[in-house]
Amino acid sequence: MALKRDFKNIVQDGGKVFLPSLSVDCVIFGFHGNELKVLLLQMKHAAVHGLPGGFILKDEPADEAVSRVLKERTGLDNIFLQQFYTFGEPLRSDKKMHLTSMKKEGIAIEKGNWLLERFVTIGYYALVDFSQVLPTHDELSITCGWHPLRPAPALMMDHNNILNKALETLQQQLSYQPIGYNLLPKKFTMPELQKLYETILGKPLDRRNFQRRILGYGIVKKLKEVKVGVAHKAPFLYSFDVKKYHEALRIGLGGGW
Amino acid sequence: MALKRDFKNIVQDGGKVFLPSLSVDCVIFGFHGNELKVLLLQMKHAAVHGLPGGFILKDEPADEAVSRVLKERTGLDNIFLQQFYTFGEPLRSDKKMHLTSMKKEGIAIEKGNWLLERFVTIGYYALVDFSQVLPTHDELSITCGWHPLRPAPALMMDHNNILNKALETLQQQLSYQPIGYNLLPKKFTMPELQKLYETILGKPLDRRNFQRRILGYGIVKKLKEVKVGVAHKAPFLYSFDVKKYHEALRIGLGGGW
DNA sequence: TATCATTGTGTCAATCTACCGCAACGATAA
DNA sequence: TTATCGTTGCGGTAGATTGACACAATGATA
Repeated sequence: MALKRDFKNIVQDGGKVFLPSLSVDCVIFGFHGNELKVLLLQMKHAAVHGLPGGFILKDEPADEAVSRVLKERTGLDNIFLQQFYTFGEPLRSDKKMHLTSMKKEGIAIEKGNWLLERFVTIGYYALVDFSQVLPTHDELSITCGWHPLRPAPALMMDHNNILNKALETLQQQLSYQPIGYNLLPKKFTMPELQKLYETILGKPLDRRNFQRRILGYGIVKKLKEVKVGVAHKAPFLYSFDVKKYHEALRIGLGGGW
Repeated sequence: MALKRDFKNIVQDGGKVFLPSLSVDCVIFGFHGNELKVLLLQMKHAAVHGLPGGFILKDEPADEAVSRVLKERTGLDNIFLQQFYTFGEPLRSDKKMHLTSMKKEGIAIEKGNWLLERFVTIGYYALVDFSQVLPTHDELSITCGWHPLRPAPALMMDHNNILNKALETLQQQLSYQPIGYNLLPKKFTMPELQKLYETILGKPLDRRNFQRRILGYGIVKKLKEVKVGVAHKAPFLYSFDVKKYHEALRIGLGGGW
């Protein structure tokens, strides 16, 4: 029971190694079966799910703390990460829930324990290649897996709120930033890219105009191959022009003024 | 010396009333003389300026902490506030600076004092009506006043970084959100609104196209008055259609997909 | 009364968007 | 083997939007 021992340490000594009153939570988006999915933990002691999250080591950058959590839950390094909001409501965390969990875990937790304080959480979203992820649950959960976004399952505390805000941010960023490099495999088809956009936005787009616009941005290159082993007409494969993609990330797609 | 006594209390007992390791910093934008300005404190013990900031009470929403700080520095309530980023680098705060300040203030500060810990800061920007602000400095500064953005003065710690990020966010938001209601007086002219946009973006816009676009959004109403006492042709006055303005804040200006 | 800076307004061409059509293709069914 | 069918590649048009531009009206100042 290494997990349990680890966790006991966190409960009892976390106050010494982590920044107090601060946590990070992560909305991990993946794309599969023409659907946008989110990686969730099935909690052990309540019939709810939760976002992967964790704490920040005393001398660790917040971004790195998130990378650490992400590595633990997905097995991946170098994930595309975007901080989107910090949730600072006093009543957002649920002390009672923690108390109950600890009790059921058989871990002593005293009044004044650092975990019973109010927590402000920094929200990040991550975009990952679905097929590369190896979901791994943590000490307080029994499974880790992909879930649909519409409708999203019931989440603990204010996690539904966090999830919604993440999605909203993602949708807005779609207007002035390229997206897809982190969600799709190296080679992809135009219909796949379109489906991704459609799923994030939750509405259909015109095939031809979509292609015109995307190609106009110059962030994807048409390859000389077509997708094989597919029913119907074989679509061409594309890949991102990494240089132009990153330039577009920097200066935007020119939608504004 | 009420200020000093207050501050001594904060140094010595702040750890009991504030959330540890967390602060808020605020970039307050105002518009005056066809320029975008930012409200800065001139620090007492170093030849630098600083952003107004503060700490979060143990049971206070983060947003409210910012409102409190804003009220103290500007005298204003109900300011437009937007959280834009949380800065979580371990080395962003400067312990030595605090030590020096306290020493020069003649306030005892021991090793292990809560102010010497690492701080993560939540960045907000505020848009205010320049003419309504009564700048008021705090215990660690000697003046509070408006400063130009280009170039911005040298700021302490990572405050230049925070300021830049705020401006960048503001520029992006301009593309898909209405702006101006909080920066301009109730009645304003079209050229004034345009100058505001131009200043934020840092580039000139076409007069006629600007007007067409703004009117197209339907967020401003033309009044039946013209500005009086001005040289040259008197421009019409406009005011925001508050209802449509807020609707546009909610659903955006429709620039995207 | 003339001058001048600034504002209000209209127009045209280029571009973009919504919408539609059809041939090519390849797996599947007959 | 051939016909069918769903999907893709490619193209085009009418209408709306955007960008570039010119000129008359106004009112303080010279």
